[in-house]
Amino acid sequence: MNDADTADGGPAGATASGHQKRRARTERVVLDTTRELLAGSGFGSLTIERVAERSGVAKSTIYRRYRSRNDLALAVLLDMLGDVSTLPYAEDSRAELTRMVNRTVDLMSNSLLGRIMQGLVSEVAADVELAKTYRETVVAKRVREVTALVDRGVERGELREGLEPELVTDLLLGPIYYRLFLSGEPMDEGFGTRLVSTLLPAFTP
Amino acid sequence: MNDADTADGGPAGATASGHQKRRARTERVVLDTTRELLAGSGFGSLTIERVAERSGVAKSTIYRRYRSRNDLALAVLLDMLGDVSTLPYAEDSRAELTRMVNRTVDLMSNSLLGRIMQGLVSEVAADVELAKTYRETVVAKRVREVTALVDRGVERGELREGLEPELVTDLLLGPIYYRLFLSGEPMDEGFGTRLVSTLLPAFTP
Amino acid sequence: MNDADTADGGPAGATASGHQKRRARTERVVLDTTRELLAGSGFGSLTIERVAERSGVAKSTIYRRYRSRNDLALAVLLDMLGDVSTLPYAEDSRAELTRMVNRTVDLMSNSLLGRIMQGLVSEVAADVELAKTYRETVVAKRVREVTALVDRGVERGELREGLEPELVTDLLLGPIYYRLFLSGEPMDEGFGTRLVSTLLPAFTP
Amino acid sequence: MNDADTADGGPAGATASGHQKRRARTERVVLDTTRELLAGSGFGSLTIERVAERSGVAKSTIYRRYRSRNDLALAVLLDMLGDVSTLPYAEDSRAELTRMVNRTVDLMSNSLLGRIMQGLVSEVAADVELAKTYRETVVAKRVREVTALVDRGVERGELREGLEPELVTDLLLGPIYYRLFLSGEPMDEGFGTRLVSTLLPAFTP
DNA sequence: GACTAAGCGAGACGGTACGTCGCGTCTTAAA
DNA sequence: TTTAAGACGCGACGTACCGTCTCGCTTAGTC
Repeated sequence: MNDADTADGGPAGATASGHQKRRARTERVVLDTTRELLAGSGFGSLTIERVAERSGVAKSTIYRRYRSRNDLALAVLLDMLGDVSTLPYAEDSRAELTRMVNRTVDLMSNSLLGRIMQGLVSEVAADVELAKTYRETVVAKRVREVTALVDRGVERGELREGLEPELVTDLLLGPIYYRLFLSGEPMDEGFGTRLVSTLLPAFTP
Repeated sequence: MNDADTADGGPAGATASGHQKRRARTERVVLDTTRELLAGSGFGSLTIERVAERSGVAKSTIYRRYRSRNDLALAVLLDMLGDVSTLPYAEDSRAELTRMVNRTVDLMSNSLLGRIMQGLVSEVAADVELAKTYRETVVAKRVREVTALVDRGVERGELREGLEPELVTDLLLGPIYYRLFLSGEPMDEGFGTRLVSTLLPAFTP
Repeated sequence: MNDADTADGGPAGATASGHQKRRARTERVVLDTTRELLAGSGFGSLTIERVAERSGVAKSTIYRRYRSRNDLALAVLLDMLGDVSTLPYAEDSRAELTRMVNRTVDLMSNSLLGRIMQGLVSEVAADVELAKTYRETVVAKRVREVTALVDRGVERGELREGLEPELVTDLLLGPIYYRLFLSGEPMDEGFGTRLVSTLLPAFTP
Repeated sequence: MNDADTADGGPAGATASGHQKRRARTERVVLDTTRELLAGSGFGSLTIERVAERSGVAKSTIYRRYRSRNDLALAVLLDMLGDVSTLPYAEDSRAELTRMVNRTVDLMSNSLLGRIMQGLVSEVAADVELAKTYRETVVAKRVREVTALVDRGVERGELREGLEPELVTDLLLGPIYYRLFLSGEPMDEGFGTRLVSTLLPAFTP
């Protein structure tokens, strides 16, 4: 079949057969409809049946792409995260950390992403396949960002050496998700800032 | 409904009628069966139908007590946590923190509780009722423990003043749950110890 | 124990223990409540559960007397029919027949009895026990009345000899129940009168 | 619902798509199984659950077609009546009437139809929808037959003018159903013949 | 004037069937 | 080739009543 299927950005654009356009259009409609449903009544009432009905795409077509509603929801999540870039570059490490944390706090408390995460977390935690995908894309990306941030800080002499990037990520994001998932404590910008302020002594030389 | 029922501390308290004994026995059987099912094939295949079948308790009886499988799972969780006491008293704050964190790490990675949490977290995050119950029992308890721990530390001069107990709790538990739910990074005793070691400078004067 | 309990018709009437008063009171309450329910939402929603709830009589007490809701409904029916006397005496046979038919038409179309009959007819038709009771009380009574009516008519020379009372009963009542149960054609006084007028030539010498 | 479905005699009628074939096959299996169950243990133990189990057709599929067990039973009844034609043509009116009555007596006392009618009559009497269907198909058909029979009789000078077809139908069928439902008197061929003999003077000029 | 036993209320329970929802598979016909 | 349409088997849902059972309280009439 067509290997270029997923990487069709090439110059030989003529290969983009009509079938593929159709595919792409269908995919967009499905993802958008799913996003609307998630925004509307939450993850609990996300149903392949409903997505099919509202989008006009046949159920069987959806199943051809996504093996389950979790798969579909994860696709939406990744689709949304595709737009997100954390860009934490700033004058000093405290600013970078604050920016990164506040960015995440904002995403999780004010956008649809928070609700999706709440609905999806159990599936990610339990479903091995989903977990793998999530880790390879989202988690790994975050760790890379933090690694870069730490490296810059160390270079500048603002952060101490020997910090494990994974542990630092845990400390930066763990509290946010803990509030989002379990404690229910409110999250605002003040929270992010206090979090970094409290943590900083643990990271400085 | 039966206020006099539970608050029968009065002199005529011996009235623990046969109905209540039966209730209690039934409840035990249901909780135990549910626990077994959760241990066996995970939260995803927890089904009221199956609990009924295996326990010999009728479906209707189960529904009389628990409004949904989430409610039931939460009951099991609380039932299990009932046995757990964190008792973090130790010679110094570092030891207390380490003990507390390692205790939680152990619970979450080696006992059934971890799997239950993974399966339940989405429901707790999404269902208002469930969330309320969870917070009022589990979360609040943890915050109380941390508050006491911090107070002791401050008194001894080992911890700095002005620490928010909620934030400290976030920092102690957030990383653990982040690994349990999302990052999938392994957790062992070393992890807990490193976590506390890294954090400690953030808490000391 | 008291064997006379059920067969207390004996002369030693003093055995009518106070317990029986209680029984009687309970029975009245149950029958009345059942009647109300039947009048309210029809036979389909007659439920022992509801009778118990509304009457304040315990379910177990009801079951002690009536083995099923059909039994109960039949009891109500017989209780109501107890009040009914057809008294068809009149100056001539036509008048007697008309009176009897119109009386039945009225009962079936304007009182609660019609609805009860509609709801109960399937049970009477199918349940052997119920059928037996119904026939021995209601049907037999009707046949007796018709027999007397026919005898009088023959004596007066108004009706021909050789009429089978059962067949005459069929012809008088069959059309009424056929409309009540199946055809749904309206029934008013005119119907009864026309019915008798049409039938009369079949009965006269 | 599906008018085009049954009345597809049009020129493009070849469109009996595979879906419809499947539907039809399923419908047959369901109706047959239901008929067997009714024959076996009577209307009281007719259960959608059992029909599904024995027929291999899923419960949901059955519910897609029939809203209740009554609906289903009625469908069976109509299905069976579809085969029945009363064809009362004969040399004279007495013969026609006798043939019609005996035919009905036979159906009701010797075939499954009698039992089904016994079980269904309460539902037909009480459920407005069911009643409508029953009347528009079965009752109306009977009245049409009787109307034709009466017209022929009047033309031949064998029956008097002014007979209401509805009333005549009541008189012919009412007694049969009265015995079937309530009185429990036995029905044989003699019964039908006597019935007509008794009635005839009421219909002749 | 306390005692005894029938009648009763309360209600927990195991069970059956209900009617609904969504799943994931499959077949067909049109684009 | 891909899709829309949709029938289908399936499994679980949560509900409503069923009929049974056990438990103590009430309530007469008896001793």
